[in-house]
Amino acid sequence: MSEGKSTANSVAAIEAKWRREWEERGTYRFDRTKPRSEVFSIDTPPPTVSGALHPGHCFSYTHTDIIARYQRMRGKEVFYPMGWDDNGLNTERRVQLMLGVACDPSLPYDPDFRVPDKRLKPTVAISRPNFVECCAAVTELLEKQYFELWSALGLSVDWTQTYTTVGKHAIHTSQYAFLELLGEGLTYRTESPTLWDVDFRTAVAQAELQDRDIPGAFHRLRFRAQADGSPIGIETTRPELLPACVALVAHPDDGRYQHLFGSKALSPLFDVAVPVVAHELAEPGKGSGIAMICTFGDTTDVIWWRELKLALRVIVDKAGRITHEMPQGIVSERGQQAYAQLAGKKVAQARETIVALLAASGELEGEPRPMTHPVKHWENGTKPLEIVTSRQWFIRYPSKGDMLERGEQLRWVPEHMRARYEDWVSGLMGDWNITRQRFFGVPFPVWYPIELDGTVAPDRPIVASAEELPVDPSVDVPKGFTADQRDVPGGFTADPDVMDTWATSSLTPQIAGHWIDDEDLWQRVYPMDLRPQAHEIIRTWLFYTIVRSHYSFGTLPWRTTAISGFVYDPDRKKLSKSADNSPDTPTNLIASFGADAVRYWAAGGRPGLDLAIDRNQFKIGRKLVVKLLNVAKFIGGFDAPRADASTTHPLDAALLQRLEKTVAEASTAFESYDYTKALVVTETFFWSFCDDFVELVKSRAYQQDSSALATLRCALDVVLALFAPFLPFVTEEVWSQSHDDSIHRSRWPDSDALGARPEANVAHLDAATTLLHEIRKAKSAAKVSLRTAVSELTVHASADHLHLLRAVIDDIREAGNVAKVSTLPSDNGLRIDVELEPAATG
RNA sequence: GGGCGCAUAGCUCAGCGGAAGAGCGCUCGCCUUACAAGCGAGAGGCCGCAGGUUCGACCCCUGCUGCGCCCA
Repeated sequence: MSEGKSTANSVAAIEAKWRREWEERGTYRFDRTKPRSEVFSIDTPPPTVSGALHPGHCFSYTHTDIIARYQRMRGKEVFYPMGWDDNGLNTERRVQLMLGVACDPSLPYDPDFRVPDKRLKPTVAISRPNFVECCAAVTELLEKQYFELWSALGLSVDWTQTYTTVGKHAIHTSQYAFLELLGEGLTYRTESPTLWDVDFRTAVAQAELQDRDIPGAFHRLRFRAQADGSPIGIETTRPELLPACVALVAHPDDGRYQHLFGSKALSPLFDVAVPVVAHELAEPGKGSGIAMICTFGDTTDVIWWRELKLALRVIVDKAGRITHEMPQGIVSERGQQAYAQLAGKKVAQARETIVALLAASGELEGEPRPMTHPVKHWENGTKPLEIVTSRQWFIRYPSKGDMLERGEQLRWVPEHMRARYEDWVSGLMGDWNITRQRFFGVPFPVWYPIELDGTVAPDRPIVASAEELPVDPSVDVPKGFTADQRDVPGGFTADPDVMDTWATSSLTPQIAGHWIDDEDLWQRVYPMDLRPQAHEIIRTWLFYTIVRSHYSFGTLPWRTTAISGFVYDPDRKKLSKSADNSPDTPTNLIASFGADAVRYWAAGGRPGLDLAIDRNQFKIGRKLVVKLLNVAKFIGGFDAPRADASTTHPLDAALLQRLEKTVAEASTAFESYDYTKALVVTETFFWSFCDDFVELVKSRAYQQDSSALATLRCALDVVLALFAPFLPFVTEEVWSQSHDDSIHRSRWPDSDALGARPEANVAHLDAATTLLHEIRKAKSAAKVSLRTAVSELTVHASADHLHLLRAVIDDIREAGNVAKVSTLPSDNGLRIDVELEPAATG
C-alpha cells in the first residue's frame, strides 16, 4: 500500500470535514457581547471581485488570518468580516464583456428585461437600472468563487458579517458620510479643470494616475512679437493645442526673454495675440526656454492658468475631439479656416493636420524631433488623459500637517512603509475629486432644480435628508416634487454621476462596524486594531480611510497597519490579474498540496517582503502536515497518560524547557507581527522533537513510562497550538482526537501550561542529542543500517558532562542500540568513540 | 530625477559587533514496530564592490554597482 497517497487523500478529507464543522459550529462567529477591551477588530481589504484568482490572493489574506487566529487564541474575540468590492468601473467593464450589454442612461427602466445568461450579440443598450441589475448578477457569481476560495483556504472570517461596497448598507453609509461632510462644508461641487479619460468619459483622481512613457515629438513653432514681428520659437509636444494657447511663459530670471514680459505675441496660423508672462515653473533648459500655455495640455497648464489668471480657450471636448465651437480670439480669416479643418477631429488626427498646415505656412521650424516622454494615463485606460473643465464633487483635504500627524500616530508594520504615506501626502495637489461619470456605483443623494427656461441650476442642489437614505436620485423624487416633474422646466433633475469607488472603500470600518445603524456594535469594534493591506494602495485605500476617520471621528481608523508584499512568479515578475502569469490557480494549488501547505508557503512572506511562487515551499508544507499526522498517530497509539502522570525524567523536563523557550520566542514574534519567525522557531523545535526526542524516549514510551507518555502528550498539544494559526486544518484534526473543544478557541500556550520546573536543564537534551548524532554518523559512515548495534560507546568528557549523561544514558543506549557504554573523565573536551558490531554477513 | 527596500550556499531565505545558518536541491547510505511521498550522514560560502569606524565587521558609517517597488 502506498501510505503517502492515502495520506494525501486523507488531507483533502480532513479539510473538507473541518470546513463543514467550523461553519456548523460557528467557530469563528463574532461574540458581540464582548467589551471593546477584549475585542480584536480587523478592517479587511474587500477584494475587487473581477479578474481571475491567482496565488497572490492567498498570500496576503493568509497573513491576516494567521494574525486573526493568533489573537483569538490569545483570548481576544476577533471581529473579522469580509467585504466584496464590486463597486465601480472594473465590474462595468466585465459586465459589458460577459453579457454584451451597454448602459445608456437616457433609456427608461425596462421591468421586463432579464439578465442574459450568455453574451448578447450584437451589444444591446439598456437603461441604467437594468445595467445595475446585470452588474449585481455578475458580481454575485464572482463573489461565490471568492467565497469558495477563502473558505477552502481556511480563513477564519465571520461570514455573517459580509458586506459589499455597492450593497444597500454601503450606499447608505456612503451617502450618510457624504451628507455629513456637506453639512460641514468639507465637500463641495465646482466646475474646474479635471483629469479626464476620453475613452471612458469619466473624471479621474490623482491617486489613479500612472505615468507611461510614450513616443512623441518636439515641434518648434514660430510665434511673432506683436510689437515688431520678431520671431519667437517655442517647442511643444502638443501642436494641436495651438488654438487653445492663452499665453507664452518663460522663467522670470531668463535673460533671453526679459524684454518680452508684459508684451504680446501673435500665434502662428491663428494670429491670436497672447501675453508673454513669467513663472518659476517654466524650465529655461527645456527647448527654447519659452513655452506656450494652453487650456489645457497638462497639470502645469492648470497651475499657470490659475495663478496667472489667464483666459480660457477650451478646444478639446469630453470625447477627445476638437470642439466645433471656435474659441474666442481667432479673428483672422486664415485662422478661422485653419480651425475649421481641425474641428471635429480627434486629438491625434488634429495634430497631423495642424503640423501639415504649419509646414505649409512656413511657421514650423525644421522637422519635428521624435522622443519619448512620460504622459499621464488613467491606470485603467489606454489613451493619454486630457484635461477638461466640468462640474465635480470634491472632498477638501485636511491640512498636510494633520495628515502627516496621523501617519505618525499609526503603527506601521514594517516601519519603513510609513515613508510611502508621507511621500504621497507631501505631493498632494488640489482636493479629492470623488465624482465619476459611471453607472454602477453609489449615486450622490442630490438633485438640481430646473429653471422655467429649462436650464439646470447647479448651484442650488436639493439634498436628501438623512432619514431618506439610501436614495437613488434617478428613481427617487426629492421632497416637495412629484415624479412627473423630473427633467422638465420648473421641476428637478438627478445628479447624473456616481461616487468614486474610494469614496465608499474609504469607509470600510464604518460599513463593517455598522456606524450608522448599530451603535452597540460600533462601540465594540472601532477604532479597529488592524488594517492589513498591500503597499500599492497606501496612497488610496489607506490614505482615504484616514481622511474619512479624521473628519468623522477625529481619530485614526485603526491602531496598526500591516503591509503585505507582492507575489512573484518563478521568473521574478509580479503576479497580476491582468498579466495572467500565475503558474497555477489557487484552487489547483490547494487541490495538489492542501490548504495548510498553501498557507505554509504564504506564511514565509514577512510583512512588506515580496515572495516568489515556489513549488518547493508547498511541498515542504505538505511534508510538515504529513509529519504532524504521523507523529500524532504514534503518540495517540499509547494509552492516554494517567491523570496524575507528570514529567519527571530529566530528559523529558529538558524537552519541555526547550519547548517553553520556543513558545516564548513564537509569542514575542507574533506580537511584532513576525509570524514568519513564529513559524520558523516552531518548525525547528518540531523537527528536532520528532527526529531526536521521540527516538530517545521511544523505548520508555513502549514500556508505558508515565513521564515519557505525559511529556509526549503535552509537547504535542503545545506544538499543535503553536502551529494552529498556520495549519488550521491538520492541527484541528489532531487536536480533536484528544479534545472536545476547537483548538482555534483554545488558549495560546504559556509557561503555566508547561509547568515550570526549576530543576529542568536543557543540557540534558543537548548532551543526549549530541551522542545520538555521533552514533548515527558512525553508522552512516559505515554505510550500515541505523539498527546496527553499537558494541561499545566510549565517551571522554568532563566530570560535569558525564554527570549530565548519566541521567539520560539509558535512553541513548536504547535509541542507538548500544551494548556497552564506557565513560572516561577527560579535561580535553568531549570525545566520542563508536565501535560498531561487525556485520553478520559479508 | 526623488524616496524606500533588497543583495548571505546551486535555489528560496534566516541571522548578527565576538568561530557563517536552515530548508530544498545535490552526493552517499538505510525497509529503523509514527512516517520510504520516509529516515540518517556528507559536500557546498571573498556574506554584491570599494573605503571607513572598531581590539574585532556579514552586521555600524560613507560611496558605488545591480535588482525591485513607490512617486515625479
